This record gives sequence, structure tokens and C-alpha cells, in this order.
Amino acid sequence: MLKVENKILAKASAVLSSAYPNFSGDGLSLSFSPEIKFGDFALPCFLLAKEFKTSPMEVAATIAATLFGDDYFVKVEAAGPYVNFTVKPEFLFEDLMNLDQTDCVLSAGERIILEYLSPNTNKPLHLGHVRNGCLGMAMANILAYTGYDVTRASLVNDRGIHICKSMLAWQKFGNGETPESTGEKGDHFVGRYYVKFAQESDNDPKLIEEAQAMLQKWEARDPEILSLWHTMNTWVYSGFEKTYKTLGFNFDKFYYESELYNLGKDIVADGLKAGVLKKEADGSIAFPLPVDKFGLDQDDNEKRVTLLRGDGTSVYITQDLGVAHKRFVEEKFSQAVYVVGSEQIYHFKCLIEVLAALGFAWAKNIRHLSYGMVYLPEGKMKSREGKVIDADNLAAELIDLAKAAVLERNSDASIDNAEIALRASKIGLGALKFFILRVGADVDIHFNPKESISFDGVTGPYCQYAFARINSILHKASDFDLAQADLSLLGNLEERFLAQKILALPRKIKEAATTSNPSLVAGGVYEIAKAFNQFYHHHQILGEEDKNLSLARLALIKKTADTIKSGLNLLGVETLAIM
RNA sequence: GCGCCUGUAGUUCAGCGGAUAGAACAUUAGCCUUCUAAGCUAAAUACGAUGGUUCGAUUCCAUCCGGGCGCACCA
Repeated sequence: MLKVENKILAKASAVLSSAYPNFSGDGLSLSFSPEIKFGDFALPCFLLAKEFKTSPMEVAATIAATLFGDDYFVKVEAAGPYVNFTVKPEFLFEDLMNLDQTDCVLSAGERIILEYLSPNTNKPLHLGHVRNGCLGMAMANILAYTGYDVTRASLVNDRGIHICKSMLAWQKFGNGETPESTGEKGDHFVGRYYVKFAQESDNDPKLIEEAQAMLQKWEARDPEILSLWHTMNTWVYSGFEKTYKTLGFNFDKFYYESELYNLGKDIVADGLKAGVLKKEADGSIAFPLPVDKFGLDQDDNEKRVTLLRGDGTSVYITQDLGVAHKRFVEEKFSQAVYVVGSEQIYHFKCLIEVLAALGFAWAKNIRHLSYGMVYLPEGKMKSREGKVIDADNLAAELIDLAKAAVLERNSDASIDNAEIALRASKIGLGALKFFILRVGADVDIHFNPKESISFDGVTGPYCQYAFARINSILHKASDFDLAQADLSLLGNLEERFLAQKILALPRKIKEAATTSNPSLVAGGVYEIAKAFNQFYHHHQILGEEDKNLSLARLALIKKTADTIKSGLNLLGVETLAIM
């Protein structure tokens, strides 16, 4: 809650307790005015009227009449059932200047592990991974900003039949070539063999059997296979590393499935002993899913989830049980967030249900941040059919587009190539990340490569542009001492509107953290940038005759720039001083 | 069949139960001798359907219709 809001509520509350003796203190809420011309804040009186058994207009009129002339306000007006407050600029803008990260604090260092991206080591990253990565990175930033002690983790899917497929294809058809010898990025190199396998196995089904045999050898720790596996994974990791660096995906910790896939078996054994889990006729172990939460299956039978195969080998969820236990019990995290696509909602629901049934109280601290599918004009992406947008190509394409735009805007200036590349990278990637993060995680994205990414409108570059404009103005005003600004000189509609948008950001950041929804931050930053652009076009900043007014406006836009920058940074979007 | 998500303008998206449902793209008409036109100003077009709860529903509930994802030994 902002200081101004507390002040307004306290004043309204005082009026109400004297006017209505039965005033309980409830039903009082303040929001930003829907239109800045009404005022800065609005107080709806519907609930109060109900409590007082009178009309909302009556209550609004009472508050407005009593606070009329109060020297905290420029204006207090009843508008039907609402009271609109216009706060004196010195109070409003002082609050604004004092906003900082402490207004966004939700936790004093609670340890939270956020797992995201989690790629397979048999092919390069695609657009779906980019969405995952952007969401994970942004959520990690937002949680850290709101005070959590965040560990960014990646669970690398580095074992299994799909890995063996690319290994086998390379062994058979590779002729000893390496990423070094062909000049390819390691993950693309290995991915090419994964595709090769798919093509060859269509004609020769025996290859599948060979791949399975290879997996068995791998599990038996066959030195030759292990060495090949290690070599090829190393190639992939070097490729991933470049992609992560480009896109700004950071990790504090990597978990490898090859080291974890046997975890969880003990938990299953304990659950069986405790009678929570059941042994099926075929020897497999399953958990019966409660009908009230999971419904019935297609044959109207109670649902269950298998936790261990009849032969004692583990399945996907077995490992997840073990990994969760490891994180909460051994590593002492108090919350775990998994950024995984919405197709696994059911899986996580089961995982949490099983853990809770097994008596682990921390099960409720698992959060699945699911996100919608990414569709291309031709439908859902499918790696095996080559229907994908490669992450590296996409990034490169956007950087190229941005580069063309930078060159066009600076045709007369001489900027060196390194600077051009730097700007192109920040703008192109800013556009990509903002595009992905500005929509809610739940909604499916329909990505049309030709049309989706633009640098105009609700985009990263639009926000970056507002920042660059401010920077350019501030650059010309270095002789002003912003600390001396007289904020009472501010207060026109555009300045108030801008202030309102900046004041609104901290609660959006907090809400983004609690609801796992970075799009709130993207929306908030965009609104600030838009409010600034409107202000900029309506008023001079440096050109004012009154130098004190210029100074006050400089202080306002400095705050605007700082806010845009920290907001964009939460989304992994960088700012630049000149565009 | 069941569960979850989703349906808002030609398109892509916003909208703690509250004032005239907001943007952007595309379209149309304006604005650069003035702090960066990746900008600003204006025009035009939308809540899938029907009930219910409420002073008030795009928002909550129910039913229906449309789209997506999923429903034990794949991950």
C-alpha cells in the first residue's frame, strides 16, 4: 500500500467514524481512478452504503463535503457513488520519488528453487524452449526482486532411448566427424543425427532394437558406450551454453537425469509398506487417485498412476518423487517451482497428490508454472517432422532485423560495428522476450514468424525507446541538480497519469510473483512507457522558461527511466542509452 | 466419458465484481526549422449462447456451443 493511499484511507475513515457511529472500518477500498481527469484515486462507496443502510451517493457526498478544503488535496469530489481524490503534487510526487525495491518485498530470503528449460540432449532448443526459458528467467528475476533466495535449476534430460538414437546414428553414419570438423554448433550437430536416425529407422526398423540394446549397455555402464555418450553430450552442452548466453538464461545448478533416474524407488517402497500404494497383479506399484479430484477414466474405473514398473524399473514420476524429496529434505528448499508446459498439468497434479498422500507436508509447496502451447501457422510444432522454429535461428533473425533498423535510423552517423551489433542484439532479443512475456502464461501463442515480431506498438523496443529518449534528454541536462527539484510544480494531467502508472508497478511486480505471471510486469512497463511518450509530446522538458519546472520534470523522467529499466530487466530485456 | 485450460474489434492480446470494456497491428486522416517519428493525435470495429447470484457480471456459479491439452508401466 502506498503512503498516499494510507493517508487518504485514514482521512476517509475519520470522516466515516464521525458521520456514521456504526462504521466498522470494513468496506473501505481505494483504487486508481479509471480516468486521470477524475483524480488520482477513487473510493467506491457501495459497500459502505450497504453497511450504513443509505445510498452510495449519500456516503460519497458526505466524504467529499467533509474533506473539501483539506490541505492534503487539490480536489476531493463526489461523482455519483464514487469519491475522487486529487492529491497535492508535493505529496503525490514525493511518494513516487521514494518508491524502490522495498515496496516490492514479499519474502525475507525464503529459499525457493525454480526449475526451468530442462532440455533433452539430443537436439537443439526450439521456440517452445524459448518460451519456457523466458518465463523461467523472468520468474526467477521477479522472485529474487521480491526478496526470495532463488536457485535457478535445470534438470537435464541426458539419458534414455532418444539420446541413444542420435548416438547410434552417429556411430553408424558419422564417419568420425565432429562439430569441430564440420564447424557446426554442437547441439545442431547432434540434432542432425537424431533426425538422421528417424529417417533411417523408417526404412530399417531393426535400428530401434539396436538403440534399445544400446540403452541397456548404457545402463550396464559399458565403457565404450559411456564414452560416446559423454562425448556427444559435451558437444550438446557447448551448443546450449551459447544459446543460454545469447538469450540470457542463467542457472545456478544443473541436475542430470543420468544421476537421478533411480531416485524415488525408496519412497515408493516405503509407501507400499505404509499401505498408501498398492501392488498390482503384474507386480507394478500404483497409487489410486481419489475420484473426487481426478474423476474416472474412460471405462468409468477409478484412476491410478503407476510409480514403478513390474520389473522394478522406474518411470518418469518415480524420479520426480525422488528429486522433490531431495530438494525439500536434503537441500532444504521451502518452495519449488517447475516451469513445464501445460501438457504436464496432470502429471504434476498426480505428483503432488502422491507426495501428500505419502505424508510429505512440503508437497503443497510445489508449484507447477504451466504455459500454453506455441503454434505455428501450420499447427503444433513437431521436432521429428522438422516443424520447428529453431531458437538460435530465431534469435539471429531478430537480431538481423534489428540491425537493419538500427542502420536505417543511423544512416548518416558513423557508429562502429561493435556498437551496431550490441544495439541490434538488445533490440532484437528485447522484442522476442517481450513478445513472449507480454501474454499470460496460460494462453496458447500463435506464432507467425512473418508477422509476430515487430518493433512498433506493444513491444520491447517501444519501451526501450522511451528509455533512450529520456536518457538523451538527461544527457543534455547534466548541469541540473535533480535532488533540488521542487515537486510541487508538477501536476498536469500527463504528469499525474505518468505518476499513476509508475506507482502501480510495485503491486504488479508482487502480483506477478504470487501468481507466476510475468505478463503483468510487461504490461505495467508498457503503460509507463506509453504515459511517458504522451507526456513527452504534450510538454517541453528542457525548453520551459521556468527552469524550476524543467528541473521538476527532469526528476520525474529520471524516475521514469529508472523504473522502465528495472522493469524491463526483470523480463530479461536490456535497455540502451541510444537507439 | 471425465479433468484442466481457453473463447473480448479483421488479427494478436489487456481487463482485483464497479464509472463510457482498454491497447497494439492492420485500415483511414493528421503531426518532424522545436528535448530521438521505433513516437504522438484522431476515426472505425468486440465481451460465443442462455440462465442464476448481486445494488452492479466481460469477470463468480450452472448448462450448452466452439478451440486446445491431458486421462497408469512415454517423457
